[in-house]
Amino acid sequence: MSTNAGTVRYLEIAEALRREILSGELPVGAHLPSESDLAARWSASRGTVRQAVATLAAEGLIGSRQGARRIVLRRERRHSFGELNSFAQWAEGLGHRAASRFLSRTRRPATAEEADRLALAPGTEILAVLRLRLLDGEPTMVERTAYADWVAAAVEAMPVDCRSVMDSLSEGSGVVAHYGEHLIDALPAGSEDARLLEIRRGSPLLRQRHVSATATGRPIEWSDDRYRAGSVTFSVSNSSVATPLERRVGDQ
Amino acid sequence: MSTNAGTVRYLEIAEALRREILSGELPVGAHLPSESDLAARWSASRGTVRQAVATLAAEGLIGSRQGARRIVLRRERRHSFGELNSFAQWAEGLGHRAASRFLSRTRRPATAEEADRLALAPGTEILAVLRLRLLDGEPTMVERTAYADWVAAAVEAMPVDCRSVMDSLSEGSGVVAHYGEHLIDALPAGSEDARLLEIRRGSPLLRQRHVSATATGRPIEWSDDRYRAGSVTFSVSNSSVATPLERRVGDQ
DNA sequence: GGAGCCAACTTGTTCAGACAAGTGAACCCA
DNA sequence: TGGGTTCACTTGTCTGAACAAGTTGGCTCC
Repeated sequence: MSTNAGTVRYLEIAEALRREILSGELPVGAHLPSESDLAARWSASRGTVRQAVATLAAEGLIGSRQGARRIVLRRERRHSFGELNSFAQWAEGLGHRAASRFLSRTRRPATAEEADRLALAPGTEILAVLRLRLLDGEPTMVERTAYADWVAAAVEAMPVDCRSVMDSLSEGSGVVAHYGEHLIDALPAGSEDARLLEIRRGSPLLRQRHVSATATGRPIEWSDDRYRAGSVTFSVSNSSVATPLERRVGDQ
Repeated sequence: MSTNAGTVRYLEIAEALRREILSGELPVGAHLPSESDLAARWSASRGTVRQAVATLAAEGLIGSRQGARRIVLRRERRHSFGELNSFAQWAEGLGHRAASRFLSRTRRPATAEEADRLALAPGTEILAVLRLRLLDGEPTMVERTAYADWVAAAVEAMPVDCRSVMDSLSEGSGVVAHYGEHLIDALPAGSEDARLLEIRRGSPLLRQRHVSATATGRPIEWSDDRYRAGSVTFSVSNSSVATPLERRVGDQ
């Protein structure tokens, strides 16, 4: 996105407005200039301006109703897709030190759920990885990931203290994640969780299960990440026109 | 949305495509017809078709890359904003029985955080509500909500077993929620939580704190909802062009 | 002063056309 | 057979125009 912000007109306009909101020049509750104002100011068509404000609306920064001027809703930047999918990238963007270790990497046939999530034939051999993540030296998250067969070799070849598997996959094999789906719930720590995170068995954990897929929709990994309670919070904003979040009945 | 699906062209097209995906007629991984195909088939302009597919992309149902045909990513409906904001509406949409009781309703000055979240002057009197929610007769969620002063009277007047505060507010006072922000984390059950949910103290809870606001961005309520572990899962999908989910460092 | 109406303004929807940029498959050539 | 090139196709970006629909503030009238 930032690479195009200088050449693509609507991203340029969106970035300028975003800066005004983040800087406080357009405070929360303020009205944005009208579309025709912006169109004149940037000498762009109204369609291009609408695309710019639609971008900000999708980020949850502004809201709109037919007939009334757009208003500023929040004043917080949203993290990028890469930062959500990469623990290391996210932590470093916030100025924290991130470290991690592969505790085990073994090949085994996929379970029924893994095969389903990874869109593989039942019993296909996947790479199962157990990994401990540290934030500023503190054990923060236990990650259990199943990598699809076609990336298994690349992941096996990575060093034990590899900072970001997704970054390495992207650089080494050109495999880039474009889509993700996340399931978030809470559960008590099992004995392995407790030992690794240095907490008592049964302590609350925040679990984020997610599948990452390429631009063609091919699943890359299916992961079960368990965070120590209090270490992270997930945040999502929605509106009557865009509801990215969904609540489901228990699904263990 | 469904009210306009018959009259607004792009929603009509989006709804038809959504049905084809949900029914499996367009299976996961399949290519959508090209924009010009769809435009011809519906005798609409390409712009209108693009708005239709943008709707589905925002729902996470389809993905797209420049130059290549769009592909089907998932086959699940996304729930509406109302269903996310209203526990009762959500449960009933899934065929579950929802019940609830006000355990207490008291007026008191807002705490610093409540005043901030509700955009009120510090110390403004709010209505603090404690509520227990049952799903199919099982105690499932404890809700602690602070209602802004300007809706307090309406909420106080509601019956003790009111099914949905937001629905009643909408019908009685014309106050409708348009925007929401949600913070999701895990924490151990306190003694009050444990007693109400009939679990042991320290058991894992999934917490969803959220603020709801009107179409003009005016906050209505700030709520702390605690779900028994295993009873619900939150789900969110994202892509490199749209990232509604954000991860934050601990924030108790 | 208060209720209701109206007109200017603003966002929502739709159209038709144009060019840029990326994809994928057929094709050719070594 | 393998590798590169070309080309039709598809999505991305942008324009200018028109009308529909909802909001807001000011005005009139009582």
